[in-house]
Amino acid sequence: MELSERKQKILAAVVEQYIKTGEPVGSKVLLDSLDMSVSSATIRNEMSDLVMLGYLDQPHTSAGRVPTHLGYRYYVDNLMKNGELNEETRRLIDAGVETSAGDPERLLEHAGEVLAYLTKCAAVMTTPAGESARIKRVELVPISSRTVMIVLLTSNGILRSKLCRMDMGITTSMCETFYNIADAALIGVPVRNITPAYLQSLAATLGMETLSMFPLLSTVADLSQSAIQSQVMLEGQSNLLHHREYEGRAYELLEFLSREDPLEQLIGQSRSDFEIRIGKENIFPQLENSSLILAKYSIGEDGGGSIGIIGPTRIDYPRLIPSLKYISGLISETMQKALED
Amino acid sequence: MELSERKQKILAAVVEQYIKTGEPVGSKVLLDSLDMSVSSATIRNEMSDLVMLGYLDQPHTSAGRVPTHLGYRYYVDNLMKNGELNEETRRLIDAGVETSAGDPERLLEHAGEVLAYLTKCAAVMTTPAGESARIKRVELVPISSRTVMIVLLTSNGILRSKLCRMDMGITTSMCETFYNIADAALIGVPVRNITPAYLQSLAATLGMETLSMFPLLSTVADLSQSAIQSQVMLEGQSNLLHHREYEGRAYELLEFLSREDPLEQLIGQSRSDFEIRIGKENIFPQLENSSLILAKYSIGEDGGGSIGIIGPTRIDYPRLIPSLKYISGLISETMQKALED
DNA sequence: TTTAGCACTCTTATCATTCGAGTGCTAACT
DNA sequence: AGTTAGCACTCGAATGATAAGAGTGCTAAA
Repeated sequence: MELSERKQKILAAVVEQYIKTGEPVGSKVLLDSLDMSVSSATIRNEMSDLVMLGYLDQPHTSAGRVPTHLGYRYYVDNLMKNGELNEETRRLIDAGVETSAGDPERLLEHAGEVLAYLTKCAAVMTTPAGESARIKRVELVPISSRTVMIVLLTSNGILRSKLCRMDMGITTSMCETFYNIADAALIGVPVRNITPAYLQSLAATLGMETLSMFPLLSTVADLSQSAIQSQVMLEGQSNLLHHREYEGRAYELLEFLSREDPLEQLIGQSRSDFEIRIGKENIFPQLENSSLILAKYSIGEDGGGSIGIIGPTRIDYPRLIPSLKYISGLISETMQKALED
Repeated sequence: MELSERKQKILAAVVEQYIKTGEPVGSKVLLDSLDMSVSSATIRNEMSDLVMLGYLDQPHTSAGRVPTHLGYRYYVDNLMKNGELNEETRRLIDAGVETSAGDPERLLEHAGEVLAYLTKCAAVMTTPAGESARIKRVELVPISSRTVMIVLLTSNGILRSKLCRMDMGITTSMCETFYNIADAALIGVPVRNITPAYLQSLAATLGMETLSMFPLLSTVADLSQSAIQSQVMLEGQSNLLHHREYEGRAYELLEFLSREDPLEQLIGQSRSDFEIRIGKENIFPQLENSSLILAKYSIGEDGGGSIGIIGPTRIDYPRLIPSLKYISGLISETMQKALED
């Protein structure tokens, strides 16, 4: 849909004004902020058209105009000029991220905190996905006579552990057997291949002696399972309460955000490196008044995850997008540096 | 402060009625729920006394009465009869906790979820404190030519890991040296003893060869540090938004809860096994309209942590306390079972 | 000491009124 | 054909008056 230059100018002005004030914007206010040499009546006509086209909405007949999600979309795609990342912000981000290079999860957590602080929105992060990760190491740690802790480490640095309780006492020979099996049939195997079916076939090959191994092996499968699933983290939920648009309606959103499954789904849908989903563009009805901005960070060829912000549709896109892009880039860089060499 | 039996009866009735409805309770309503053979005027007189004594408050001259934090306190200490844990609730708790016996953190998380669901409040949990824990195992896992992951396991089952980046390449001899040091001077040492000072003295004893070990050792110190600190977890924050008393005021509380440090402090203060802090009894002003109910769970002699709920002062104490006690008992039991033998 | 009765207080809901921001339309103008 | 001034109109927000209702405190009698 092509818009005349003047309509574009007006639409941009409405969006920007509304982002700034949160009040429906009328033709008079626009006159000031636009320094065009036209009258308010002309602007009214143009705005009326924009309403027809679906880019603007008016809460009631005698109110100013408010952008629809289509309006925001047009603005974001065609009109918006991304702001510069100011020096102070950059420093803040650097400081937040650099402190915790050693631990991916902590790194993400800190990045989320900074992001939430900067944007006054909620930040979501996913831990690096282990899609193509392989098992790097499996350790057995005796805890008591009948309990061992199994520790699993994957090639992309994910560490998972779980207790496993055995029916009989744990012997060194059992451990040896287990390590043998592990060396032969677990180490180096892609995590996603470690399925119950795989274990079945393993048991068949190895015969009787694996019987006592079964609890251990199935624990390994559990761990593999949980290593694949990238966890979702959330920071700064309470920031959302500051925004007028959620007044009284905050519960639905916060409740939605507090459940991991839908959140995972939400973020998992994304395929591109950078994505903005505005209001009703989101599939989940709980987000129909919110915008999601997602950026991917990457580690090496295959690995990576996402970091993003969730806030009202009336969010300061031009200011926040550069921050998010910078932060995701920095995460990629930092994680890469830690892992590769 | 001794109260006449009738005053006690009235106080109890006011508290219970207010818990049920959230409306200031007047003398008439009390008449019904009290089936005493007195008139409303008598009750009014008594209530007037209770206001003088500080147990009740009235929002304005012609409103009913509302319990003060002293009123709740008197009720909780002297008047309340704990309810029975109903069968369905017990089953729900059992189901929530049993599913994840293998992993202490996950166990707590699930317990918190169930608790939040049952109480419609926020649930807080701390991971088992490692006060007297010892280092059980230290592992070096090469990640790349210059990066190793160090994994620390303590006697109470806490697992921590961190990447450590070295200036020079990692050799097998370095690893051997490290393991030797670890065996000699780390394994079995109480975690809280692993301080920078301890490492200094270690370096002095071992001489030059430890120089290259220093990054590794100080990472071990970091990990020990973080193993000591029991983490605080939070579930069901969004539940709080349901309560009228937080309407419009929710931000302060949620913001407070989202910060780990004060939360840790809050829970750390507790010394007894079971504790109730009502409204202004809390030190933090953000909690002056909230109640905290905390129960300790224990593992063995020394270890343990807390689980509790945070909600409005107008909380259904008699119903929720049994649930909390049951859940904390179950956590103790389950964790114990997993670790000991 | 208790109680009935009653005047009084304060909140809440409702409704009419007003005010003002902003619109849409029309007719005139360039 | 597009633009503009002018004006009637709409709708929400604010204001204020009024009424209803809940609950109290006090007084005088039982």
